[in-house]
This record gives sequence, structure tokens and C-alpha cells, in this order.
Amino acid sequence: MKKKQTGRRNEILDAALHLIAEKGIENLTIRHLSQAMHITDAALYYYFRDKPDIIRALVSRFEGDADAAGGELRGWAAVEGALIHRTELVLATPDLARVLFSEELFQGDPEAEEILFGMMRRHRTAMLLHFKEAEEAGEIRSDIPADTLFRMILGPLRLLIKQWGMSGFAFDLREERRRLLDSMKMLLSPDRKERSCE
Amino acid sequence: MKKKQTGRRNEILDAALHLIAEKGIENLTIRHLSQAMHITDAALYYYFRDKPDIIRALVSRFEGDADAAGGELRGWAAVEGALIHRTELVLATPDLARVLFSEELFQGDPEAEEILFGMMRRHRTAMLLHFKEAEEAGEIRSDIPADTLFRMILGPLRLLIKQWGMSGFAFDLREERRRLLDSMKMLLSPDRKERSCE
DNA sequence: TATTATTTAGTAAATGTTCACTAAACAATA
DNA sequence: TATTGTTTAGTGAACATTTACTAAATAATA
Repeated sequence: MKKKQTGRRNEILDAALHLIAEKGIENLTIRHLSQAMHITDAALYYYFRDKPDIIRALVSRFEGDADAAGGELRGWAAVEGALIHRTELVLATPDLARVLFSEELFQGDPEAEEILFGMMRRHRTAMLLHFKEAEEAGEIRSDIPADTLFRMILGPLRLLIKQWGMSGFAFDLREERRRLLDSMKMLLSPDRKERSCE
Repeated sequence: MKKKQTGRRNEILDAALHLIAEKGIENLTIRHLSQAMHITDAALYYYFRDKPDIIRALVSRFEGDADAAGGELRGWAAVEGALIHRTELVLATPDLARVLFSEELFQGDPEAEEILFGMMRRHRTAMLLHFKEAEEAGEIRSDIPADTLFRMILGPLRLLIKQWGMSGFAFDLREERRRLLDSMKMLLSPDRKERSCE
């Protein structure tokens, strides 16, 4: 009932994301945004209560996207699934590459920041569970502290996506992702003898 | 001589950095900055030509700091040295943790961005050289593509520092850095039975 | 006294936001 | 079917405030 034309709202959020990705958060203003949408600034207030509301809606949308990771996978496959899911998200919406892992952008809005933080915490918790299962299944070695392992897996992915965004999408993200996943799997596998060379 | 009281300029840059770290770049305004310095906004223009000049000076200062990495080290020791240098920098100036790897913050100012990018390129070039030397010295395995290796080493460090900043400096950064370096060294060390993949 | 550092007092433009209003589409009713 | 009410999606002008910035006067210091 209260559905305030979700389609149009999402169009506005797309424009806001694009504005941030292109010109930085400092240039996300009501006027710039309304100009990008070819409507008046006042019209934006028909869809959003105020400016923070726009930013919060944007962050919440990341949340929805990011949480929709593959469900049935377990262990290392689930880890790979999550990493692949992230890159596919960014491939589908390249503007995300410049925003998704840039939590500082929303530091001005504590409420938005809290949404982001909650999202990160849930994501981390899920990851640690996958690690545990992967270790128990003998898929990865078990002599690395969980937090360190998290950083060693998520850190490179974040940097990869950031580089892709900053380079103007200049390289093949899927190809580099493949290289990264291959190398990770090789390094983290408990048995040293078996090494794939592809 | 154009001395222009470097001391005071640096104080202002410190305040600017602190403002960004605490409230986000959108709240780095001339008025907020002058209030933080307990002077009038007009007084800032005695030290800086305009606002972009402040941001560029801030970024240039990172440059100076970051480029001052250990000089005599080679191979893996140089890699470790660079990573340690970064964390020590951040430990000395915690505000940096929220800004140093947040390149998007300066997206609004193309000139500042270019300074940052140049810095990153030089840093990356130096790293790749260290990798090569470490491989040739048999310190690390040589079956990982250079770009991937860069991401696998720098990515985790960036994430570590970012987590430290976002957590409000809640954990022992040196301790976690030690864990990270230990795990990296262990994983990257070449196998006993060497097998080339080419 | 001359330079350095800062204030006073201002500007024009941009900011987020509210207001009263409208034209068109849709729904309810007579 | 024609009339009435209601919702949707806007416009345009005004608002108080903030923005970056300037020129001139003044205080502090060497």
C-alpha cells in the first residue's frame, strides 16, 4: 500500500550512484541529482523525505544486493561463490566498483554508516563460518587465524575491484578474478604436492 | 624565499585530515576548518590560495610520507619493510587510517587525484621490483602472476588498516600485522619440491 | 618600522527544504 | 455516462543558511 512507486525511486538511486561514482560524494547535491533526472529539485522530495533519506536508501540497496549471495554452497565453494557474486554485482553495475568498498564515503551520515557496518559484520560472520567448514572438510589449511584469513581473502578482492573501478574498467575483471581465485586456492590448499598449473 | 610558515600550514593540514577522518570529506569546509583552528575563515586564505590548494597540499604530504620507505632493503625484506612502514605511518597518525587508502575521497578534485594516482603507480612499480628480486632469490614462489601477487599482498594490508580505522583503533595493529606477515611469508614460501609451471 | 598574522565585514552563488499550486490519470459514485 | 473526488508526478518561486572567497583594516611581532 505504502509503495511509493519503487521504479522511479530506483531510477533516482541509480542516478545518485552514478553521480557519486563520477564526481564524488561532495557533488551529490539535490540540484545535481534533479538535473540528472531532468526534473525539479522539489520533485525529489516527492520520493524521498530528505537528502539523508536518499543516501540511506542507496546504502540499503547495496545491502539487499550483497546479502543475496548463493545459498546452498558450503565450505570453500561458498567462499568462492561469495567472491564471484561480488564481482558479478560490480560487472552488472560498474558504478558500484567506485562505491561498494568505499565505506568512508558515507562517513558523513552516521545512520547510513551503521547500515553499512551491519552489512559488513553479517558478511564477515558468514565468511568465518565458511572458513570453518572448509577447514573441517580439508579444503584449506587450518593454521591461519580466522581474522587473518578473512583479510587475506577479502583484501585482494576489494583491491581488485577498486583497481578495476579506478582504471576505468580497463582490464578483464573476470580474468583477473580467475587468476586471483586460482592462486588463493593453490596457496591455501593443505596438501602441497598437488598443484594445478593452469 | 617563500617560506610561508610551514609549521602553521601543517597544523592546518592536520586539522583538515582530522576533520575528514571524523566527519567525511563533505564536511571539510572552510568554516569548519577555521573553527577547528580557532581562527576566522578568512585567515585560512593567508596560508592557502583556495580550498583545492588545501586538499592538494594534504595529498602531497601523504606522498612525501609514503615515498619515504626503507631504502637499502631488497627482496622480501623490502616488501615487509614497505608494509611495516605503512602501518607505522598510520600508528603515528591514526587519522590516516581513515584516509590513506580511500582514494575516492579526492575524486572531486582531479588534480589531487592525479597526485594520488602517481603515488600509487610508483609504489606499485617499486613493489613489483621487490617481488622479482624475492623470486630470484628463492624467497617466494614464482608461479603467481605479478599483478595477482601485488593484490594478494597489498589487499590484506589495506583491509587491515581500514578495519583498524573503522573499529576506532580497537585492536593491536602491530600484533595483527605480525600475524598477517607471518601467514603471508608461510604461504608464499616456495615448496621444497620445485615445479615450474612453464 | 616593516613584515607577518589575523579580524571585520562583506559578496555572489549554491545549499537543502518548504510552500502553494497544477495538469493529468485514475476511481467512486449518481 | 457524466460528475465528483483522489492520487500521482510534477512545477516554480521563495526561504534561511552555508558555501568559497575578497578587500580593507588592524593587531602582533621581529
